[in-house]
Formats: sequence, C-alpha cells, structure tokens
Amino acid sequence: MKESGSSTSERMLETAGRLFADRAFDSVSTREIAAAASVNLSAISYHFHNKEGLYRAVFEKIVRDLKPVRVSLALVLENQLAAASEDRKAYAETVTLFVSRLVDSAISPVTRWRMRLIKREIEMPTDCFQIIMEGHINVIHDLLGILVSKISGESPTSENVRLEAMSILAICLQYALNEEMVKARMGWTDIGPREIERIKTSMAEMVLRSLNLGDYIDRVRIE
Amino acid sequence: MKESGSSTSERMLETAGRLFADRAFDSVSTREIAAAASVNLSAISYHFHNKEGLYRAVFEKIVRDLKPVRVSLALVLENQLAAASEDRKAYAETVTLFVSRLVDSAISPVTRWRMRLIKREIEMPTDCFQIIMEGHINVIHDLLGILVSKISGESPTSENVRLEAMSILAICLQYALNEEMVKARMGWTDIGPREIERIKTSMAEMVLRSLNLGDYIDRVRIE
DNA sequence: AAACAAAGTTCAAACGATTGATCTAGTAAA
DNA sequence: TTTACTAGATCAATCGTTTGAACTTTGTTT
Repeated sequence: MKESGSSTSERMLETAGRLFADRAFDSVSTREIAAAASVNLSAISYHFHNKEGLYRAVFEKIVRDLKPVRVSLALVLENQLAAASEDRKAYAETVTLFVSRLVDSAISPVTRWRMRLIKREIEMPTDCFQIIMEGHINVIHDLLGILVSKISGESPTSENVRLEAMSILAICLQYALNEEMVKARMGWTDIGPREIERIKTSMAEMVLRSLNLGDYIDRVRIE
Repeated sequence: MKESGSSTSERMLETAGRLFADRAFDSVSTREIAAAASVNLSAISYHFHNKEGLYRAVFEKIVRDLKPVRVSLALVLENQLAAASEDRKAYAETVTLFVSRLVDSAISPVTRWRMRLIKREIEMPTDCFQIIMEGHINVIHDLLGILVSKISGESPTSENVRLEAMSILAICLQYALNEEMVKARMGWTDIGPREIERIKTSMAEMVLRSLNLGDYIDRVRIE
C-alpha cells in the first residue's frame, strides 16, 4: 500500500520515524520498518547504509521539517523586540503567543511524533543528540532565554534566565510526551482540540504568572 | 563480585533496575543482567518467571522504595493544613519545601535511576504503567492538587487545578530526566550539590510566582 | 525511433550472531 | 529432604546485514 507521490526513501523516513517514536531503537526491527513502509529489507542498507544510518537520517529530516516552527517562534520574538520595552502588556501578549505556538508544535498531530522522538533523544541520548540539539533545541532555548531576559532585566546568558527558559520549555513540551499520564490524571479519553485549547490556556497563564505578568492574563475561559 | 548482605533476588532487582533505567527493555539482555548482578542466567526464570516478570518486580520494588518520598511530601502538606488558611507566607514556605523535596526525589543520586525508569514508563507505557501510576504518581499529583487548590481557592478536582499540578510535577521532575540537555545548555559538566541547589531555588521561585506567591520569595542566592 | 549498455533500484534468500527461555545436573545451606 | 541457587548446554526465534540476481530507468549510440 504505497503512498503515491512519495519516494521510497521518504516513505522509509516517515514510517521509521513514527515507529521509532512509539518504541525504542532496538525494539523496532528492520523487517518491521521495511514491511510498514512497503519496502524491501535491503532498501535500508541501500539508502542509509544501516539501521543507525536510517535513524540518523530521520533526525536530520526532523530538523528540516521543524524549520517552520523555529521561524514562527523567532518571528513572534522579533515583533516583540520592535515594541516599546516598557510595555508589559505587549510582553504578555508575546509570551502568550510564544507559548501557544510552542505547545502546538509539541502536541499537534502533525508534529507530535517528531517531538516524542526528540524528547527521547534528550532523555536517553545517542549519537543523534547533537543533531537535534544543534538543529532545533538550542534555537528555541535561546529564543526563550531572550524573551525571559527582556522581562526580568537579567542577562540572557545568566544561569537564572537559562534555567527559567529551560523550565518553560519543559512544561510546554511535556504534554506531547506524557500523553498517557495526562489522559489518566485528567480523565480525558482523548486529547482533541478542546483539550489542547485548555492546555494552551493553562500553560500560558502559568508562564505569565511565573514571569510576574499575571496581571495581564485575559480570562477567555468559559465556566 | 557479590555485595554482601543482599540476597540474590534483591541484587537482581537493583542491577536490572539501573540497566533498564539507562537503556530500553529490549536493549538490555537477560545475559547482561545476570552477568552484572553476578547471578546465573537461570535465576531470572527461577525468581521472576521471565524477563517481563523481572521488569514488573523492579517497578513494584520502586513503589515500595519510594514510600518515604510520598510520606515526606504528605507530611509537608499536613503541616500546612494545620496553619491558618489566610497565612500566605506559610503557604509559600510549604510550597518551597514541597518543591524542594520533590526535586530532591527526582535528582538525588539515590533515587534518580528510579525516577528515570518511572518517567520512561509514563512516556512509553507498558504493563507497568498502572503499577507506577497507582503506586506513586497518583499520590503526588493529588497532594499537589490539594496544595494548589488551597491557594487558588478552586476545587482540587477542577480541570484547572489538576493541569497546574501536573505542570508543577513536570518541571520538578524534568531535571532527573533531561540531564544531558541541562548539562549541555547550562554549560555544566556535572550536576553536583551546587547545581542541585540552584535548580531547587529556581524551581521554587518559579512555582511560587506561578501560584501568585511571588512576594514571599526570600532570595538566598549569593551573587 | 530502435537498440543497447550502464546505472540505479528492488527483490527473495540466506548469513552468522544474539536473543529469551528451557533443560539437566550438581552444589551448599537450613 | 527442601530450598536456593550455579554451571553449562541447548532450543527455536529473531536480529542486522549481505549477497547476487532481476528489474527499471536513463543516457548514448545506431
């Protein structure tokens, strides 16, 4: 059941990525990947030398695929920097938008398996750790650092700012990864558009308060 | 090289636990476990029926081992509930202590591998997901929910409170898991006592602010 | 257009190594 | 005698990888 319009190697990268996102490297066999991608077993060695090469290629493709996310976040920040530096309301809006986009990138069905794979690499690093850090995480963490530093007045390179930026990153990405726990503890059977909206609202409010911008929370919640 | 004073099965649980915390289930072979624990291969089937049984036993032991953590956190909360309900400073101190203990349980060398294993089960659930949720996570999440609800005034069962509690849980536990990222982004070569103290301080401040208790942060940092 | 060779790609089959599990036989302590 | 193991061999299954043949596409020559 080959998808039309996608080459063999592209199909392999997509299929292997999804499988690697669900289970560990060693738990996914080359035969399973080949079968799922409707590809011959030898195609792996032909296109990517071996299984590790395929795994690495998956991450290189993820970095390319997520470029729009990085650009989108960078643009949010750029708009902010153009605004008046003492306008705290503008900061609050920027933070809200930044968090919303970040959560989206983690939880949206389009990018979720990619983020799961990234988080796995961060928690149990292999050779691909460096690829994903240099290609994606560093950028986002730096952007968050700039955002936090503008509000707190501290240097973007200070330990404090970097720690806070990392924590914000962590809570925004957690929902893509702790899906089962979220469902279990929230009593949700599925994480659909409604739940995503709830998560984004809660995240944004929490981050705003943690940045002493709690006064600018506009409560759009209907209760 | 058998440790004295520990039975065969206890030694197997400890050794297997550490190995499973470092690598995925399928990536750790029964032979490697046996060798690392200085135990015969047959001991696995003898004591735990099979590899999965050993894995399950590891989690059951973790739940037992972490009981002091649950008790400690529950006691922190109990002391708070005895205080006056309008005393926000007391709340702030309770939150600070709670966060400190929670981070400790995640990052301390004694419990770190256990928390890594727990987090893995949450992100990639197997049959042991239920064991660890019912035995440990549910308790902590409920305690956090009570704490948050007392401050915000909302019901402990409200979606809002539960989401906030989950986020606090996530940021407190992240450092045990994203160790490599933390080191890479903070420029730390190791996460020692100094770094742990920095993390705890930053976490506590952030959580306090996110709960609108930012005024009660006592800055003990030396800069 | 047709013929053809080279390159690119896919195929079924097989390789040796390792896996989890099982088995029998034997040891040591309670 | 029972319990708690160890030692070592063996099992079928599965693993990642390789092989060589077959098929497709492409570019060049008739």
